[in-house]
Amino acid sequence: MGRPPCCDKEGVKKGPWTPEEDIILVSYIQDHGPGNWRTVPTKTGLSRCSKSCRLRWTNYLRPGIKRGNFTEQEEKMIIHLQDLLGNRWAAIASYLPQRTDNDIKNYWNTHLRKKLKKLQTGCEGSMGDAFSGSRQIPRGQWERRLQTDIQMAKRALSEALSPEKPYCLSGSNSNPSDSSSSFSSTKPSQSLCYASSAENIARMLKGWMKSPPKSSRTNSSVTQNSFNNLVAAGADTASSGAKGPNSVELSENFESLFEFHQSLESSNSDQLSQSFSPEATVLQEERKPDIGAEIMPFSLLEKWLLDEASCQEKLGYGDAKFF
DNA sequence: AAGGGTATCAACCGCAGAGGG
DNA sequence: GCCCTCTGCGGTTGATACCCT
Repeated sequence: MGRPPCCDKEGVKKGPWTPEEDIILVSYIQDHGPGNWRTVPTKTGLSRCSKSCRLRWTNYLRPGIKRGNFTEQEEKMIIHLQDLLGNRWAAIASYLPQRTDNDIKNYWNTHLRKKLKKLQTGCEGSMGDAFSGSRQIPRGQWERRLQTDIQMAKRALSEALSPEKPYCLSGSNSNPSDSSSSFSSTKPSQSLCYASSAENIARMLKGWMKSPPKSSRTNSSVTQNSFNNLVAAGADTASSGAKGPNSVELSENFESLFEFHQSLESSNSDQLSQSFSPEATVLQEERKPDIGAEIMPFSLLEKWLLDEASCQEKLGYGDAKFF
Protein backbone atom coordinates (compact mmCIF):
# COMPACT_ATOMS: atom_id res chain seq x y z
CA MET A 1 0.00 0.00 0.00
CA GLY A 2 1.74 3.07 -1.23
CA ARG A 3 1.59 6.42 0.26
CA PRO A 4 -0.87 8.59 -1.60
CA PRO A 5 0.66 11.53 -3.38
CA CYS A 6 0.19 14.84 -1.64
CA CYS A 7 -1.53 16.03 -4.76
CA ASP A 8 -2.37 14.66 -8.12
CA LYS A 9 0.53 15.46 -10.35
CA GLU A 10 -1.54 16.50 -13.30
CA GLY A 11 -2.65 20.06 -13.38
CA VAL A 12 -0.40 20.99 -10.54
CA LYS A 13 1.83 23.91 -11.28
CA LYS A 14 5.47 23.67 -10.36
CA GLY A 15 8.39 26.00 -10.38
CA PRO A 16 8.76 29.59 -9.27
CA TRP A 17 5.83 31.36 -7.72
CA THR A 18 4.39 34.39 -9.41
CA PRO A 19 3.47 37.51 -7.42
CA GLU A 20 -0.15 36.87 -8.25
CA GLU A 21 0.05 33.50 -6.59
CA ASP A 22 1.86 35.01 -3.65
CA ILE A 23 -0.88 37.56 -3.19
CA ILE A 24 -3.56 34.93 -3.36
CA LEU A 25 -1.78 32.79 -0.84
CA VAL A 26 -0.98 35.63 1.53
CA SER A 27 -4.45 37.02 1.50
CA TYR A 28 -5.91 33.60 2.06
CA ILE A 29 -3.63 33.01 5.02
CA GLN A 30 -4.43 36.44 6.38
CA ASP A 31 -8.04 35.42 6.40
CA HIS A 32 -7.80 31.83 7.46
CA GLY A 33 -4.42 31.41 9.01
CA PRO A 34 -1.75 28.91 8.10
CA GLY A 35 -2.46 25.26 8.46
CA ASN A 36 -4.81 22.82 6.86
CA TRP A 37 -2.63 23.11 3.80
CA ARG A 38 -4.42 20.30 2.11
CA THR A 39 -7.37 22.52 1.45
CA VAL A 40 -5.44 25.63 0.51
CA PRO A 41 -5.05 24.88 -3.20
CA THR A 42 -8.71 24.11 -3.65
CA LYS A 43 -9.92 27.02 -1.57
CA THR A 44 -7.59 29.54 -3.17
CA GLY A 45 -7.87 28.16 -6.64
CA LEU A 46 -4.13 27.93 -6.84
CA SER A 47 -3.02 25.12 -9.04
CA ARG A 48 -0.30 24.29 -6.57
CA CYS A 49 0.38 21.32 -4.41
CA SER A 50 -0.45 21.86 -0.76
CA LYS A 51 3.12 21.19 0.12
CA SER A 52 4.27 23.83 -2.27
CA CYS A 53 1.90 26.34 -0.66
CA ARG A 54 3.17 25.52 2.79
CA LEU A 55 6.77 25.75 1.66
CA ARG A 56 6.21 29.04 -0.05
CA TRP A 57 4.64 30.41 3.06
CA THR A 58 7.17 29.09 5.55
CA ASN A 59 10.25 29.89 3.52
CA TYR A 60 9.30 33.09 1.83
CA LEU A 61 6.04 34.76 2.68
CA ARG A 62 5.84 34.13 6.38
CA PRO A 63 6.06 37.25 8.53
CA GLY A 64 9.29 38.13 10.18
CA ILE A 65 11.57 36.51 7.69
CA LYS A 66 14.84 38.22 7.11
CA ARG A 67 16.43 37.60 3.78
CA GLY A 68 19.73 38.42 2.25
CA ASN A 69 23.23 38.51 3.60
CA PHE A 70 23.99 36.82 6.83
CA THR A 71 25.78 38.86 9.43
CA GLU A 72 29.05 37.71 10.83
CA GLN A 73 27.34 36.93 14.10
CA GLU A 74 24.75 34.81 12.40
CA GLU A 75 27.44 33.09 10.43
CA LYS A 76 29.34 32.21 13.58
CA MET A 77 26.20 30.99 15.22
CA ILE A 78 25.40 28.76 12.30
CA ILE A 79 28.87 27.32 12.24
CA HIS A 80 28.82 26.70 15.91
CA LEU A 81 25.35 25.29 16.03
CA GLN A 82 26.06 23.09 13.05
CA ASP A 83 29.03 21.75 14.88
CA LEU A 84 26.87 21.22 17.89
CA LEU A 85 23.69 19.91 16.32
CA GLY A 86 24.75 18.61 12.95
CA ASN A 87 22.55 19.18 9.94
CA ARG A 88 19.46 19.75 11.99
CA TRP A 89 18.61 22.92 10.20
CA ALA A 90 15.28 23.42 11.82
CA ALA A 91 16.89 23.28 15.24
CA ILE A 92 19.59 25.67 14.13
CA ALA A 93 17.02 27.97 12.64
CA SER A 94 15.23 28.11 15.96
CA TYR A 95 18.27 29.87 17.37
CA LEU A 96 18.37 32.35 14.54
CA PRO A 97 15.35 34.57 14.63
CA GLN A 98 14.04 35.52 11.23
CA ARG A 99 15.99 32.91 9.33
CA THR A 100 14.39 29.90 7.78
CA ASP A 101 15.91 26.48 7.92
CA ASN A 102 16.02 26.44 4.16
CA ASP A 103 17.91 29.69 4.13
CA ILE A 104 20.39 28.46 6.67
CA LYS A 105 20.79 25.19 4.87
CA ASN A 106 21.44 26.97 1.62
CA TYR A 107 23.86 29.33 3.23
CA TRP A 108 25.70 26.49 4.84
CA ASN A 109 25.94 24.51 1.64
CA THR A 110 26.97 27.41 -0.52
CA HIS A 111 29.12 29.52 1.75
CA LEU A 112 30.05 28.09 5.06
CA ARG A 113 31.01 24.60 4.08
CA LYS A 114 33.55 25.91 1.65
CA LYS A 115 34.71 28.51 4.07
CA LEU A 116 35.28 25.95 6.75
CA LYS A 117 37.03 23.62 4.37
CA LYS A 118 39.40 26.39 3.48
CA LEU A 119 39.94 27.30 7.06
CA GLN A 120 40.45 23.74 8.11
CA THR A 121 42.96 23.03 5.40
CA GLY A 122 44.56 26.39 5.99
CA CYS A 123 45.05 26.21 9.72
CA GLU A 124 44.28 22.66 10.68
CA GLY A 125 45.05 22.96 14.34
CA SER A 126 43.38 26.12 15.47
CA MET A 127 40.18 25.94 13.54
CA GLY A 128 39.89 22.24 13.96
CA ASP A 129 39.44 22.79 17.63
CA ALA A 130 36.66 25.22 17.11
CA PHE A 131 34.71 23.44 14.45
CA SER A 132 35.24 19.77 14.85
CA GLY A 133 36.88 19.39 18.17
CA SER A 134 33.88 17.98 19.87
CA ARG A 135 34.28 14.77 18.02
CA GLN A 136 37.89 14.39 19.06
CA ILE A 137 37.99 15.45 22.66
CA PRO A 138 37.50 13.10 25.58
CA ARG A 139 34.10 12.61 27.05
CA GLY A 140 34.53 14.71 30.18
CA GLN A 141 35.76 17.61 28.16
CA TRP A 142 33.07 17.02 25.64
CA GLU A 143 30.40 17.37 28.25
CA ARG A 144 31.92 20.58 29.55
CA ARG A 145 32.20 21.80 26.06
CA LEU A 146 28.59 20.95 25.44
CA GLN A 147 27.63 23.01 28.45
CA THR A 148 29.63 25.90 27.09
CA ASP A 149 28.10 25.47 23.69
CA ILE A 150 24.62 25.56 25.08
CA GLN A 151 25.59 28.58 27.07
CA MET A 152 26.86 30.31 23.98
CA ALA A 153 23.74 29.50 22.07
CA LYS A 154 21.68 30.90 24.91
CA ARG A 155 23.72 34.04 25.02
CA ALA A 156 23.45 34.48 21.31
CA LEU A 157 19.74 33.99 21.47
CA SER A 158 19.39 36.43 24.31
CA GLU A 159 21.43 38.95 22.36
CA ALA A 160 19.34 38.36 19.32
CA LEU A 161 16.16 38.83 21.27
CA SER A 162 17.39 41.70 23.39
CA PRO A 163 14.87 44.52 23.24
CA GLU A 164 17.61 47.16 23.43
CA LYS A 165 19.04 45.95 20.20
CA PRO A 166 17.61 46.89 16.89
CA TYR A 167 15.28 44.46 15.34
CA CYS A 168 17.74 43.09 12.90
CA LEU A 169 20.30 40.66 14.10
CA SER A 170 23.15 42.86 13.20
CA GLY A 171 26.60 41.61 13.65
CA SER A 172 27.45 44.25 11.16
CA ASN A 173 26.36 46.80 13.69
CA SER A 174 28.71 45.52 16.24
CA ASN A 175 31.36 45.25 13.67
CA PRO A 176 31.01 48.11 11.27
CA SER A 177 34.18 47.30 9.46
CA ASP A 178 32.79 44.00 8.40
CA SER A 179 32.38 44.23 4.70
CA SER A 180 31.07 40.75 4.22
CA SER A 181 27.94 41.49 6.14
CA SER A 182 27.16 44.58 4.27
CA PHE A 183 23.57 44.39 3.26
CA SER A 184 22.83 47.40 5.34
CA SER A 185 25.59 49.43 3.83
CA THR A 186 25.05 48.55 0.24
CA LYS A 187 21.29 48.54 0.24
CA PRO A 188 19.93 50.52 3.10
CA SER A 189 16.51 50.59 1.61
CA GLN A 190 16.47 46.85 1.59
CA SER A 191 17.28 46.38 5.20
CA LEU A 192 15.90 42.93 4.80
CA CYS A 193 14.10 43.07 8.09
CA TYR A 194 10.81 41.66 7.04
CA ALA A 195 7.96 42.26 9.35
CA SER A 196 5.24 40.62 7.41
CA SER A 197 4.54 38.78 4.28
CA ALA A 198 2.70 41.77 2.95
CA GLU A 199 5.67 43.82 3.85
CA ASN A 200 7.87 41.41 2.01
CA ILE A 201 5.87 41.86 -1.08
CA ALA A 202 5.45 45.58 -0.63
CA ARG A 203 9.13 46.02 -0.04
CA MET A 204 10.08 44.15 -3.12
CA LEU A 205 7.58 46.01 -5.16
CA LYS A 206 8.70 49.35 -3.83
CA GLY A 207 12.28 48.47 -4.46
CA TRP A 208 11.48 47.65 -8.00
CA MET A 209 9.48 50.78 -8.52
CA LYS A 210 12.31 52.91 -7.16
CA SER A 211 15.20 51.37 -8.96
CA PRO A 212 14.84 48.13 -10.80
CA PRO A 213 18.16 46.56 -10.12
CA LYS A 214 20.40 45.36 -12.88
CA SER A 215 21.01 42.32 -10.85
CA SER A 216 18.49 40.48 -8.83
CA ARG A 217 21.02 38.58 -6.83
CA THR A 218 20.42 40.50 -3.71
CA ASN A 219 16.94 39.14 -3.55
CA SER A 220 14.87 36.44 -4.99
CA SER A 221 15.67 36.52 -8.64
CA VAL A 222 12.60 34.75 -9.75
CA THR A 223 10.14 36.58 -7.64
CA GLN A 224 11.69 39.91 -8.27
CA ASN A 225 11.54 39.31 -11.93
CA SER A 226 7.97 38.34 -11.57
CA PHE A 227 7.35 41.50 -9.65
CA ASN A 228 9.16 43.42 -12.25
CA ASN A 229 6.88 42.02 -14.85
CA LEU A 230 3.92 42.86 -12.73
CA VAL A 231 5.07 46.39 -12.10
CA ALA A 232 5.93 46.81 -15.70
CA ALA A 233 2.50 45.58 -16.59
CA GLY A 234 1.01 48.02 -14.14
CA ALA A 235 3.06 50.86 -15.56
CA ASP A 236 2.01 49.92 -19.03
CA THR A 237 -1.61 49.97 -18.17
CA ALA A 238 -1.22 53.16 -16.22
CA SER A 239 0.46 54.93 -19.08
CA SER A 240 -1.71 53.59 -21.79
CA GLY A 241 -4.88 53.77 -19.80
CA ALA A 242 -5.80 50.38 -21.08
CA LYS A 243 -6.48 48.15 -18.15
CA GLY A 244 -6.45 44.45 -18.58
CA PRO A 245 -8.99 42.33 -16.84
CA ASN A 246 -6.69 41.59 -13.95
CA SER A 247 -4.91 44.84 -13.54
CA VAL A 248 -7.60 46.49 -11.46
CA GLU A 249 -7.79 43.55 -9.22
CA LEU A 250 -4.06 43.37 -8.86
CA SER A 251 -3.65 47.02 -8.12
CA GLU A 252 -6.36 46.77 -5.53
CA ASN A 253 -4.59 43.85 -4.03
CA PHE A 254 -1.40 45.78 -3.88
CA GLU A 255 -3.13 48.76 -2.36
CA SER A 256 -4.51 46.64 0.38
CA LEU A 257 -1.17 45.08 0.86
CA PHE A 258 0.45 48.46 1.20
CA GLU A 259 -2.14 49.45 3.71
CA PHE A 260 -1.46 46.34 5.66
CA HIS A 261 2.21 47.01 5.39
CA GLN A 262 1.88 50.58 6.59
CA SER A 263 -0.32 49.74 9.48
CA LEU A 264 2.10 47.06 10.49
CA GLU A 265 4.89 49.58 10.50
CA SER A 266 2.95 51.99 12.62
CA SER A 267 1.74 49.40 15.05
CA ASN A 268 3.43 48.24 18.13
CA SER A 269 2.94 44.69 19.19
CA ASP A 270 -0.12 45.37 21.28
CA GLN A 271 -1.83 47.36 18.63
CA LEU A 272 -0.90 44.73 16.20
CA SER A 273 -2.51 41.98 18.14
CA GLN A 274 -5.63 44.05 18.46
CA SER A 275 -5.99 45.50 15.04
CA PHE A 276 -4.93 42.37 13.26
CA SER A 277 -6.23 39.83 15.58
CA PRO A 278 -6.70 37.09 13.02
CA GLU A 279 -3.24 37.57 11.61
CA ALA A 280 -1.72 38.21 14.97
CA THR A 281 -3.10 35.05 16.42
CA VAL A 282 -2.00 33.31 13.36
CA LEU A 283 1.48 34.69 13.74
CA GLN A 284 1.66 33.79 17.36
CA GLU A 285 0.61 30.30 16.60
CA GLU A 286 3.40 29.91 14.13
CA ARG A 287 5.64 26.97 14.72
CA LYS A 288 8.72 29.06 15.38
CA PRO A 289 8.00 31.52 18.13
CA ASP A 290 11.24 33.40 17.72
CA ILE A 291 10.50 34.25 14.16
CA GLY A 292 8.80 37.54 14.30
CA ALA A 293 9.92 37.96 17.86
CA GLU A 294 9.60 41.67 17.50
CA ILE A 295 5.87 41.47 17.47
CA MET A 296 5.22 39.05 20.20
CA PRO A 297 6.22 38.61 23.79
CA PHE A 298 8.98 36.22 24.63
CA SER A 299 7.95 32.66 25.01
CA LEU A 300 8.52 30.87 28.25
CA LEU A 301 11.52 29.18 26.78
CA GLU A 302 13.01 32.45 25.68
CA LYS A 303 12.36 33.95 29.07
CA TRP A 304 14.01 31.00 30.64
CA LEU A 305 16.98 31.32 28.38
CA LEU A 306 17.29 35.01 29.06
CA ASP A 307 16.92 34.57 32.77
CA GLU A 308 19.44 31.85 32.92
CA ALA A 309 21.83 33.67 30.68
CA SER A 310 21.72 36.70 32.92
CA CYS A 311 22.19 34.51 35.98
CA GLN A 312 25.20 32.90 34.44
CA GLU A 313 26.59 36.26 33.56
CA LYS A 314 26.28 37.32 37.15
CA LEU A 315 28.12 34.19 38.16
CA GLY A 316 30.83 35.03 35.74
CA TYR A 317 29.88 32.23 33.43
CA GLY A 318 29.21 34.54 30.60
CA ASP A 319 32.77 34.83 29.49
CA ALA A 320 32.31 32.29 26.79
CA LYS A 321 33.14 33.78 23.46
CA PHE A 322 32.60 32.75 19.95
CA PHE A 323 35.99 31.59 18.82
C1' DA B 1 30.36 39.74 -27.58
C1' DA B 2 29.99 34.89 -26.88
C1' DG B 3 30.30 30.77 -24.55
C1' DG B 4 31.31 27.88 -20.78
C1' DG B 5 31.85 27.33 -15.88
C1' DT B 6 30.38 28.46 -11.26
C1' DA B 7 27.51 30.24 -7.54
C1' DT B 8 23.22 30.96 -5.56
C1' DC B 9 18.80 29.98 -3.86
C1' DA B 10 13.85 28.83 -4.48
C1' DA B 11 11.48 24.88 -4.91
C1' DC B 12 10.84 19.91 -5.13
C1' DC B 13 11.07 15.15 -3.36
C1' DG B 14 10.62 11.64 -0.24
C1' DC B 15 10.78 10.08 4.36
C1' DA B 16 9.38 10.25 9.21
C1' DG B 17 6.73 11.60 13.14
C1' DA B 18 2.47 13.17 15.28
C1' DG B 19 -2.14 12.79 15.96
C1' DG B 20 -6.88 11.51 15.15
C1' DG B 21 -10.34 7.96 14.12
C1' DG C 1 -2.55 -1.42 17.51
C1' DC C 2 -3.50 -0.08 12.81
C1' DC C 3 -4.47 3.04 9.20
C1' DC C 4 -4.67 7.44 7.27
C1' DT C 5 -3.78 12.30 6.85
C1' DC C 6 -1.17 16.23 7.76
C1' DT C 7 2.94 18.48 8.65
C1' DG C 8 7.94 19.06 9.34
C1' DC C 9 12.45 18.12 7.97
C1' DG C 10 16.70 17.38 5.36
C1' DG C 11 18.75 16.33 0.94
C1' DT C 12 18.76 17.45 -3.71
C1' DT C 13 17.69 19.64 -8.08
C1' DG C 14 17.05 23.08 -11.55
C1' DA C 15 16.77 27.74 -13.17
C1' DT C 16 19.02 31.86 -13.29
C1' DA C 17 22.60 35.30 -12.61
C1' DC C 18 27.26 36.18 -12.45
C1' DC C 19 32.12 35.57 -13.62
C1' DC C 20 35.94 34.42 -16.37
C1' DT C 21 38.33 33.46 -20.54
